[in-house]
Amino acid sequence: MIVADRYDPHAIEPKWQARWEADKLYRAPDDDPRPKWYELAMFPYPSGDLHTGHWYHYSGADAHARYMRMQGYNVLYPMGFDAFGLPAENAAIKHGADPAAWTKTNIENFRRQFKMMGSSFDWDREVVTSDPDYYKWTQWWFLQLYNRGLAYRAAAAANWCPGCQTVLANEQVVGGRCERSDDVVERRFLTQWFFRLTAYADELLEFKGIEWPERIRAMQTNWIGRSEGALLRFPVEVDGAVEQLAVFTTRPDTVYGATFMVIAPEHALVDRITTPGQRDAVDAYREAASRQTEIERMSTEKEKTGVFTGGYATNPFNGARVPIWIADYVLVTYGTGAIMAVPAHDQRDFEFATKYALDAIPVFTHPDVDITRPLAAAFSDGLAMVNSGPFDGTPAAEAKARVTAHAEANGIGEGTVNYRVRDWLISRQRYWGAPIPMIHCPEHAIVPVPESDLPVRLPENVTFEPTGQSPLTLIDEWVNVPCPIDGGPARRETDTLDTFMCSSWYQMRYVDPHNPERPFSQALAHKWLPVDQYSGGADHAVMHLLYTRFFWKAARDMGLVEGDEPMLRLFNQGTLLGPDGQKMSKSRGNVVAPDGEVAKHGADAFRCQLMFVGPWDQGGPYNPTGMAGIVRWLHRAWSLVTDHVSFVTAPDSEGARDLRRATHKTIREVSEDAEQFRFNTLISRLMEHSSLMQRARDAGAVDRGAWKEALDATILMMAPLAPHIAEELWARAGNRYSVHVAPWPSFDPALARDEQVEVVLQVNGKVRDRLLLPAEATEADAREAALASPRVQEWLQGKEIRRFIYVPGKLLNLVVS
RNA sequence: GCCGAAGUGGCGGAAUGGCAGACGCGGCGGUCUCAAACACCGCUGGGCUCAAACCCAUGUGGGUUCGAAUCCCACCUUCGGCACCA
Repeated sequence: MIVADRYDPHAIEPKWQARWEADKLYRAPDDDPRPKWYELAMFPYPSGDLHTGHWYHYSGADAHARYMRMQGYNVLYPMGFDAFGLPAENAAIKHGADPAAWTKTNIENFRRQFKMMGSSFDWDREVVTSDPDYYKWTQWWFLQLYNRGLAYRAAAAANWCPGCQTVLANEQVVGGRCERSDDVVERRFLTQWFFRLTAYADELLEFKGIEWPERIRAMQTNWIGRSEGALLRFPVEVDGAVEQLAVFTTRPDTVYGATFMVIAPEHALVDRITTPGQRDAVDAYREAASRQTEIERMSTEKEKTGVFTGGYATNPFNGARVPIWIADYVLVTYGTGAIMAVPAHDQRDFEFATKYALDAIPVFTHPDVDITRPLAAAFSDGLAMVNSGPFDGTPAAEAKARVTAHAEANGIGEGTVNYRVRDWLISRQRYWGAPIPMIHCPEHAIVPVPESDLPVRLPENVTFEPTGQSPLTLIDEWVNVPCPIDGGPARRETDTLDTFMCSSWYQMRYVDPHNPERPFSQALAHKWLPVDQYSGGADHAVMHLLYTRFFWKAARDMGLVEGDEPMLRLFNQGTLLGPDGQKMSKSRGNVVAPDGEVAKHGADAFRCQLMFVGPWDQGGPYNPTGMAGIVRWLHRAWSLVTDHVSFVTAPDSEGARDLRRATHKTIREVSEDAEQFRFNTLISRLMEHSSLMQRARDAGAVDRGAWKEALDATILMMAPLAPHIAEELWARAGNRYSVHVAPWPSFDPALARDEQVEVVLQVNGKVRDRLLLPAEATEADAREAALASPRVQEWLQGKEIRRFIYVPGKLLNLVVS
């Protein structure tokens, strides 16, 4: 132990990585009596290198997994690769690479870098979503959802990304642009495959029994956008017959104020109600609307425009004749694509009515509004109904219910709930994804591929020319198959599945990753699921994190998993910024390369420095010069083990008691920090304790027992964040391999308690003096000591003490006149 | 506009009703050294031209409280999300 060699991360890190791998130290056995803990970090898309953001995420997740392992849990902490997706295919288009080979190379690189960072994954459970053994089951899931009516094919307005040459789900459109390529998305009417996400919309709002950040829950809740209202039917005369124009409204109580109707330019009724005189204007408006991008059309700054169709509807409540307009502020994709416009009580309708000189009829009274005069703006709240026939005088609080009840009683409409969220569009016109296991037969329409024929393998030797159609359509020998029902000529579905489907169930596959018979066994699912702790970026709030909840609920209803939610606790790490406080990007030149930092200081130092930046959920700027402090600390910890210490045996000495108190306090605080992912303060407490130990050592002989306790505790508490140096020091301190399966140190509250406490003396809330009192001192003792303090006495001159406020062991406030 | 998070030294941050600025970086001074450092020690919010004492200070303005960075109200700023959703 006297070997005073210096801390050299490059000597010890590869050594222990090899040892851990050879020993399968981090394997999670299925047959283990300890309580289970499923720690999951979102798996990466394997592109290029593990970047600093990956390190930031996985350093924290790994530290928590290690902490739980030391707490005595049988920790399942797996890793895999979300390997289907566009970058591989784009590399194929650009450089002629084979997507499978390109992906394989990247995965190997990622795996190497994961090992270099000293992560504690159970690699025996690795899954790769582009592997046929995995996507066989992704296809299987599709068939199960199809069989349960949760997958269907339909024509709808879809988001088309011209850059990616495929449709996208709504969740993948951010501000009118493609989430991946940033191209402006176009709207196309296409027949596509969907998952019936809306079937679970209400349950997805519940978040039953899970601890997820408020931010994510709010984003999902807003995205789902539940609104209660009513569906009302307005009769319309079309070609001599009466049809119903259905509108969704959250304000059925304003129906008497409906002075016109607005339907989306794409609404199916437009052609049939347009009168010959309005035909040219309507056609021109529709043409113009169709040419707009989603971004242009979504702009709220834009002045509202529209055209009268010449058609009229009848208000079913009062028989009023109501003109029907088309306008692009009404979206064909929401509600029924048609609204009743109530200018008096809806600002958008008010603006439209003002522009086109349409009437506004107030149907509520309002204390601040004179409704007998023309309105300056719409007002949404009111006191009681007015201008509403038999409903006049109805208080606002009862208005909606009464109007809705009337509609239902008369067959005019009914109360309903509408959602902003739409079904999940899952088909993609791309190659590098799991083929949708369906066959189109001229005789039998759509026929599922029999489960025994799975997987439907991706063909090789494909030409990757972006045509707007899946490259699979060009491969005749793949496309042409016999119909599973009658063996007649049929064609495969050529679209592939959205890669978010692969990641919707991967946490299930980890529990039984090599099962050739089923996606996973019930027994193992029951043992390991759900995930106890999940971590990943908040950018997946309404994509992956919503989809996997939907998927789980469907799986639950199939009897495959138990419980209502897939991940009990979620933690979102923040975004690590460049040293300049800006988002890291090549163009800004502020990218921190992990390999460089590791080459300079080692993986342990880099991990610690990343976690020392600030609270993990907050992210923040990376400080490369701050690395010096971490490196200094690691050297100090090293020297505590390797430098000479003079020992005595004096367990009752003040020095021994002080050291033990510091050790036990540190254990208490570090444990709390580890539970709550507060790695920055965890490190600062360990730094403080290392410095204290060093001072104790340099001050003279220390008690052998107290020193050994302090040293072992320090090494154990370093292990989650700095696994290599901890393992090395653990061995050098004469302990048994491995520190990473050693029990986390426990603290003794009696030993952590202070013998003396410093009590702050305040006069009228201002600090005037401090006292050192025995920990067991009473309030009376504190008062007596305070009154004896000369400093306090000065401030009491000529004053009368009115009150004493005493916070035991902390503070005494004297309130004076 | 709506929803969410946040504003504290030169910098990252700590303290969530009780000593504001832990820990670290940077800076200043010193020790060791031929010289240095990833070594060690000390100082480091502002004012009062040393110090002590005192005063001021946690985005701004009010309030609650014996006591507020922390709770409440109003406002300003920044970041993230949604955005004509009827």
